[in-house]
Amino acid sequence: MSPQEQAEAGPPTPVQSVWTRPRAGREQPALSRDQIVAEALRLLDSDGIDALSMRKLGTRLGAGATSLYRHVANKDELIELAIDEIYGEIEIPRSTDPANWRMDAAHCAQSLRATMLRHPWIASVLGEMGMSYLGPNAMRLAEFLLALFTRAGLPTTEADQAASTLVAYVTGMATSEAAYLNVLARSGHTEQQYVESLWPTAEQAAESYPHLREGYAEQRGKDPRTARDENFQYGLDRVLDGLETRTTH
Amino acid sequence: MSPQEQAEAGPPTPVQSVWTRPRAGREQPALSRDQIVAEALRLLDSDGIDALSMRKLGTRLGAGATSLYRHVANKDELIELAIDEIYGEIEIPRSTDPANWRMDAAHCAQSLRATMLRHPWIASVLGEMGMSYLGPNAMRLAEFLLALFTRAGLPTTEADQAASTLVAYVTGMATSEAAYLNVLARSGHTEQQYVESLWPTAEQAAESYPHLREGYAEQRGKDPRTARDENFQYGLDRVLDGLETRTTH
DNA sequence: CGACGATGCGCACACTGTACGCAAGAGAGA
DNA sequence: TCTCTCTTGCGTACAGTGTGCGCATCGTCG
Repeated sequence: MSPQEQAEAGPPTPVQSVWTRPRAGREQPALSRDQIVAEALRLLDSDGIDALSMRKLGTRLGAGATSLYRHVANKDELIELAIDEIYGEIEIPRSTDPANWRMDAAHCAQSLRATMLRHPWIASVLGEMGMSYLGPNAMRLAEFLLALFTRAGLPTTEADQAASTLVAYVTGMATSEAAYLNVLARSGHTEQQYVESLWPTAEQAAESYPHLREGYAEQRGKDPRTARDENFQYGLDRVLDGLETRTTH
Repeated sequence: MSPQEQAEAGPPTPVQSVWTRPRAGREQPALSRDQIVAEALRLLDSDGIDALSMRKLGTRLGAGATSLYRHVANKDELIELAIDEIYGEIEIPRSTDPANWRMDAAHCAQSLRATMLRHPWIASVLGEMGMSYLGPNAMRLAEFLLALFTRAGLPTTEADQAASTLVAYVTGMATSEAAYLNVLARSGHTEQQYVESLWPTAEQAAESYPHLREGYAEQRGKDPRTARDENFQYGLDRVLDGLETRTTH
């Protein structure tokens, strides 16, 4: 402000007043990897995968976009961290009674689905992230399922296959649901409204497919949300039925 | 060419020689939606999802990037078309013998998996494309499975659930495999080499998980490709076992 | 005090999807 | 044959994207 300060700066260096010169001291809270991942998760959950850009994330943290790269190698790695963070939300029963294996597996499966549906953007990235299963939380889940099927009487190799089967079913189902929730969110309507507005298109597309038409008609009256829940439960029961034929209870 | 032509053009319009003036006649083969989708598929299959850009696709077709928008609403729609094109490759048995339902379903499931693994980029987009199941080829598959389970003795609603279950398992398994194939392709190694180079990392990550460690050790010697095939087959058999408990053969 | 490693950030580059408006062709009607 | 419309291609432009690089500044240690 004072003329003296400006005079001190002198011509050699470009004029810098107190206002243009960066303020002394670092007043932003320091960035940390955890903080970055947490904010990325908030952004992803509220606005979806397309809304996540390094610049926007930086702004939210009161930082420049490229500052994030001091804590995270690149955007893909950031997403992998976010994915594993989510895996940490999955409830893992701590029962060890082999007799309960089916209940425990079901509980775990349901929690996995619920977690994915709480963060539907995950469906958009599961197919590109090859290494996400190396994260600590993903491994925790894998270890639990492996132990569970081992206790249920399966040899190591088969326990691994059984766990893969269960996880494949749940992620397959939840991925398709999450994709649907993603476009639903973009539409801005409630699920009821959205389904209603989709009927004409769907019925026209199914015109020449008799079984599909009948299937649509059957689902017409139901609440879509509970229908999804029931469909998931049905398939889960069948998968567990199939696995049960191989266990020694 | 002739001086007269240039003279005729006159000063009002800017000077245009034969070299600057666009050549007469439209010599590029006209673009068509099918042609665009076909070329997009080639690009996707050879270089993956990240390689697909409108500019690159346009160049490949000897056209400008924005020309494509005359035939396709936007990039997402283009991808949806490509997806349904792929669904068309899935083999659908034309048997109608209810007694063969299990064989037919297995054949269809295997073909679905093989198709997805032939086009592994599909894993990256399945989670974002909510409407892909409205494409004609996707509906053809759905109709077939619905008919199959209906013939096997399930009521309409349950046949729908059974079909969803089967498809969820297959897509779940194939998505994770395809994701793996994607990073494998980016690595530039063979599957053997890649797996070998991954062992140390994986073993270190699994350090404190005894069951996982044992599972890894068990798989160590196997050929990864056939191991994947066997894992898929195992889960498929279990899912079909589960569904079989509900059919009237 | 001076040196150093860690951290934040501005700039720049190459690239993306796509809205817009112009121009040139084909086809139709006079 | 001339004109008028409709379709199609394309050049330009805009608002973004991820991220490599080098500089400025910090807290900390000697």
